[in-house]
Amino acid sequence: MCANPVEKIIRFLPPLPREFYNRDPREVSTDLLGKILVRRTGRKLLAARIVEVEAYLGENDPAAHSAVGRTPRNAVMFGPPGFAYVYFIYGNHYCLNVSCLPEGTAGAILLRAAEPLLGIEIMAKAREVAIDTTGGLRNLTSGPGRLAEAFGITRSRDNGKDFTDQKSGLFIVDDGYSALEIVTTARIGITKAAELPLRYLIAGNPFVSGAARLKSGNPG
DNA sequence: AAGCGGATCGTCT
DNA sequence: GACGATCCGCTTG
Repeated sequence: MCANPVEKIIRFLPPLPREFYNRDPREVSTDLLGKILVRRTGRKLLAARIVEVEAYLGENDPAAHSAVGRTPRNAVMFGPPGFAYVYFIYGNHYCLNVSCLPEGTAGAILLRAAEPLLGIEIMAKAREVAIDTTGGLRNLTSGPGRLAEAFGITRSRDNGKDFTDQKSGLFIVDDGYSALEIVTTARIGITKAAELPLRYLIAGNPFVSGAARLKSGNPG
């Protein structure tokens, strides 16, 4: 085992610290691109490089779940920075966020897409549906619902987990990779404040969700 | 290759 | 009782 050199590196990297998340969601968003989301359950290790996120600014952001004020559902976003906010959407999917800003101030980053690095077999098994029908690996984690499913994220298991605590088994690490070019666009799937450029992605990365089509010359 | 609509249920009014 | 920070499959070009 451990034939994968990437695994040796990732296994010993520490979680990003609390201060990393204790900032404006827009700053955290740009810095999260290129970082690695890690999920540890027992001996199993999942890892994927984050290539697309969205910032949700808090009570003054009409598109954010926190816009309605604190409720049992969104309470994590009003707590301290660096905790998992997981919600269930459209009767089908979970989505994974990280809380930002100090306790009492809402804010979060939605993790929308990533490039699988470790545990690809496990991710494929968790996704199960239609792995080979369209995009191969791209099908695993390109989109917030897919990413959550590939990582086995559910609200009951993961909502409120501490991203800075290694024992939570869910955290983000920095392997020194830096995103070459960051593009901002409007956020996806919202109706309010839909014009704000709060979606961040790595330019040209094939694992970005949605209209990240490859240019003409797209091979077979 | 791109656009449309159904599925499905927790959360808040 | 309505709607949503989505995904998938089917249809059309």
